[in-house]
Amino acid sequence: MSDGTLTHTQRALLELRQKILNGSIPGGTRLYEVALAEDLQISRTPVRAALSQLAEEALLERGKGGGFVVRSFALADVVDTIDLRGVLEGTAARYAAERGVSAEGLAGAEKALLEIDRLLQRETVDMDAYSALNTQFHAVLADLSGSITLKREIERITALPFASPSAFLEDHNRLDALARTLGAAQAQHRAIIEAIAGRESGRAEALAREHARAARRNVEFLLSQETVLREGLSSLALLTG
Amino acid sequence: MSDGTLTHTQRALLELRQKILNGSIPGGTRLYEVALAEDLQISRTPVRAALSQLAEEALLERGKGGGFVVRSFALADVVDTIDLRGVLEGTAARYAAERGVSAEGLAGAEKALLEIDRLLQRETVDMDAYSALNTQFHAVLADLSGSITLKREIERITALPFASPSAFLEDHNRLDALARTLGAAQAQHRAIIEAIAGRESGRAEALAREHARAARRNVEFLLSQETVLREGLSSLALLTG
DNA sequence: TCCGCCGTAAATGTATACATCACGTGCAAA
DNA sequence: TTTGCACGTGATGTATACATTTACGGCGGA
Repeated sequence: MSDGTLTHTQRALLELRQKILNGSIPGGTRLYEVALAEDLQISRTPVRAALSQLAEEALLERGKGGGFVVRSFALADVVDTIDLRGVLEGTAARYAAERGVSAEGLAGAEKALLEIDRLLQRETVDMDAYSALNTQFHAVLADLSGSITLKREIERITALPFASPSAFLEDHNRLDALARTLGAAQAQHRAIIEAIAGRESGRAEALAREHARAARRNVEFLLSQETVLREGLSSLALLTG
Repeated sequence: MSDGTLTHTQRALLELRQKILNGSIPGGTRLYEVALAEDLQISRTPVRAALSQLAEEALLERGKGGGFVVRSFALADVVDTIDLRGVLEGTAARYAAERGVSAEGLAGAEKALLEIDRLLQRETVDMDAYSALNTQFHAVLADLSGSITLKREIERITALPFASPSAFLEDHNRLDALARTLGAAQAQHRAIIEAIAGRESGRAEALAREHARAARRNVEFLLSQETVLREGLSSLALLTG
């Protein structure tokens, strides 16, 4: 199993997660073990295992008398969740500033910033690479907080596709606007780290909150476009309503 | 099953949760399905089901190659988690103030406050009843936020025994100090609702944060006592270190 | 001595048969 | 017509046998 093979549970987990995230299985749908087992050509046992893991990821919720239901996310939930990420990352930044960070921690953050800089200097930005670096920077920020509980909750929120710090980036169709967005985001990144290094806790918290707010504006802009243009928004495929 | 009977899964869930919370199974312990199944006199299937639910509750974490490990909570984690509850409840209070609450919502909060008042007027306070009402008030507050995501995260954090709004109340040994604590808490409750009703979002957020801070002080006080006096702290039984 | 291979044991992964529960449906009686 | 019960269907709950994986230790050879 250390080779390319996956366990049936893992395969079921991947397939079901994919189907939920891309909207193939809409919110509110009740998932039946037998049907899924037949569909995936496996027995009920690994299906159950996969379902319970998806419940841990907050993509499913347990129904009344057993069973699982796909969670519904309305537009308001998306906005609230992004704001919640801002609150949590703001708290992480504040903790980092208040409690102080190690030289290595700060160096890790600076390194991430420099790598993003290097990427943004290019003519055309490799969005996959940017997403990875951006996600990494946010992970470092959560680490700098020094709070395991907080880091875990940030990871949890961030696992939702529309609340990820790198959500919606590939959905941009106007490249000039995207370039400006990325440049502004990077400026905020740098300011947050600067505030942390300078022990300016209030500024660090406010900046991190505002940084998430930019992501929120991005969503609201994308959703304000014509219906046709919204079709391909991969991060929002699981929305209901 | 709607009668007094529980499924084996439910029984296993209750017993395991209890053992983790009271420290019978210390943090870091790996749980083996076969051993637990023999211990509980059931098969592995319901044991697995119970374990995955405990993982959802954040009491267990999944090990590397499958399997579950009891989560370890250090003192610093407890304090951080209580503060995080303050941050989240503060956000809930701020949202409620910013967005406004319905008349019914406000009435529900006032009703909870009055019931707590009535309880506190008595000579000796029924702590179980107080805990229930206090928990209910905090649930109402989370509701007033109008954010499903936020409410869910508050519920999640609050499910940890040491981060519950009613944690440590029964652990108090000095009754006069306890009475003062409860009175002060109720004053904060009232101020929070007053701020929400008056749309004072900044005040509402700060008050809710400070309200959790009082819980944090309470923990720190209890833990500063002699070792002998700390033995019975039921909410802290699962601490490691 | 050290490295690597193989075998064994103990763990999780999986399939399947059966038990039990929940809910709807239809019939019968008031 | 309405109410309530009985029953069937389809779902989850449970036990168990077997498969597969992994970790570890001993043994052999370099």
